[in-house]
Amino acid sequence: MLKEKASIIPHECGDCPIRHRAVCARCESDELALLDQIKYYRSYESGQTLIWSGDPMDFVGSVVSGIATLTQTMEDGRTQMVGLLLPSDFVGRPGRSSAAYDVVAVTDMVMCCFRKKPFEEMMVRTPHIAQRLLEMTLDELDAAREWMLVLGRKTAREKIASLMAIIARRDATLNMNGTRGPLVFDLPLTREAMADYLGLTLETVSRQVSALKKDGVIELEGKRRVTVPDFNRLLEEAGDDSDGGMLI
Amino acid sequence: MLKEKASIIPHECGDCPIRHRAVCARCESDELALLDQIKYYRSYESGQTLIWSGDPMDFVGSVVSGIATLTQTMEDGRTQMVGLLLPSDFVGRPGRSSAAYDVVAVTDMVMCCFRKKPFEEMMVRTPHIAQRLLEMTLDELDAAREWMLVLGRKTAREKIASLMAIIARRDATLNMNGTRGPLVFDLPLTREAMADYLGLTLETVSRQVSALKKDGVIELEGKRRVTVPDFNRLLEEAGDDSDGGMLI
DNA sequence: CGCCAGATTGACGTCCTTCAACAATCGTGG
DNA sequence: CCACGATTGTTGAAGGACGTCAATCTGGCG
Repeated sequence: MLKEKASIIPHECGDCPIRHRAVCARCESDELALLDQIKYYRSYESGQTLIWSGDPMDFVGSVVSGIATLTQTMEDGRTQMVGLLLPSDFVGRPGRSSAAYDVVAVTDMVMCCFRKKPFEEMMVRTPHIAQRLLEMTLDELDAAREWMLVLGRKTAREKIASLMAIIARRDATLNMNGTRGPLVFDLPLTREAMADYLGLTLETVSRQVSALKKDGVIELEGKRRVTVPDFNRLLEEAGDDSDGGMLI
Repeated sequence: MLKEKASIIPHECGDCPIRHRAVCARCESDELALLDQIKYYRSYESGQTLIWSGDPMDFVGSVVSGIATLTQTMEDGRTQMVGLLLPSDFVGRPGRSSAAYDVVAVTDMVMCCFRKKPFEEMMVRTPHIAQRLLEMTLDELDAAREWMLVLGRKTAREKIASLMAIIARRDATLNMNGTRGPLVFDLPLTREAMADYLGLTLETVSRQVSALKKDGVIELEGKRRVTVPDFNRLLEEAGDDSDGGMLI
C-alpha cells in the first residue's frame, strides 16, 4: 500500500464523523467550543505503538478513524489483547498518570486528542462529558465481561465464530447495512492478532478459520475478506443464543 | 452454620462501614441526606440468587457486607464468573432496565439499595455520585481486563496462584494488615466457584491447589483457611512481576 | 449413625499447543 | 521483468495440559 503522509485534518466538530458517538456526544455547542480549544489531531501509521504500558500519559482522546488494539504482556512474552479500539472509542483514563496497556495501531489512524489536565478540569465543570464517559465505560465493561466468557469457556472454534460475529455486527452498524442477506467485511486483524485476542495460538486460529470455511459457515476471498451467508448459523457456531440475533 | 434471621439493620450513613469507599463516598452531608431518603436495606442468605439475568431491575445498590458473584451462563450450562462483588461494590447499571448477569450471594449479605428511578434522577443532579461511579467503573474495567489475561494466557497453576494473590491482597487491604509476615485468609469460594472464576473444572482446581500446597507455596488448615508464607513467591507462581508486589 | 454436599484422587481421552516445514503474498531492487 | 527476502498464513506430526468420568474420602448436620 502506498503510504501518503496524511494531510492536515482540519475537522470542525460539527461535521466530525464520530460527533454523535464519542465522548463529546452529549455536549451542547458552547461546550463543544470549549473542547475545540483544547483538542488537537494526531495521525499514526499502521503498526505504530501509540502508547507504551507504564509510560506517562499526558493526553486522552478519541479514535476518529482507524483501529487500534489494547494489549497486556507478561514478562515471558505471552500477550493478551484486552480491547479493540474503533472509531469513537475513548483512549486513556482521566485521573491516572501512566498507561496501563500498550496501544498499537493496526491500521493507519487519526486521533482527536485532549491534553489530560485541561480535559480533567473540564470534566468537573461539564457533566455532559462525564455522563457520556460513564456510559461508554459501562459499555466497555459489558464488552469485557462478555469476552471473559469467550476466553474462559468457549472452544477454539466457538472463539473464532464469536470474533467473526462481533466484527460482522459492528461492521453492519457502522455501515448501516440491512440485517438481511449475506454480510461481507474485511478482517482488520492478522491471524496473530486474532490469536492474541482469543487466547489461542496463531496455528489454531488458522486451522479453525479453515474449518469454518470448509463447513460453509464463512467464505473467504483472499485471507482477509469474509462473507457470512447465514448470520444465525454463525451465532450458533459461536455458542450464542441465536434468538437474539437481531443485529444491533 | 446456624442461620439467625438478620436483625433489622438501622445504619446511619455516618457510621456505615462502606461510607468512604462506596458510590456515596464523595457525597457531602446534604447529598447524603437525600440518598438517605431513597435508600433501604435488604439482607440475603448464602446461596440465594439476588438477581436473575434478563429480569427487570428496579433497583441498584451497594454491597454493605458479604460477598456475591456475577456470572454468565451459556445455553448448554457452561458458566463463567465475570465479577466478584465485595463490600462497597456497586450492583446494577443506571440506564439499563434489565439485568445482564446472575448475581448470587456466596455468603450471607446485606445490601444498601436505591430504587432505580430516583437514583437516576439524583445522579443527574449530584455530580459527586456520577463522578464516584465513573471512578469505580473504571476500576472494575481494569480488573476485568487483568482477568482477561488470566483467562486467556495463564496455566491452571498460574490461575490458582493469581486468584490466591487477589484474595490475599484484598484481604490485607480490608483488614489493614501489615505487608510483612505470613498472610492468612479464608477462601470465600467453593472449588466449583473457583473453577467458574478461572475457566477451569473443579477437579483441575483441586489438583492445582494440592500441588501449590505440596510445593509449599500455600498452607491449608481445613479446606478453606489459607496461609501464604511468602507473598512474592506466590506472585512468581502467578506469573506476575514480583517487583510490584508492594501489597495494595 | 448415616446421609449429603464438597473435595480429592486416579485413569484415560482429547483439544490445543509446540515444533517444523512449506506456501502465498507483497514490496524492493537489480 | 523476475529474483529475492520478509512477512503472513497453512498444514502436518507429536506431545502435553486440561477435561471427563468415576470411585473414594471428608466433614457437617439431621
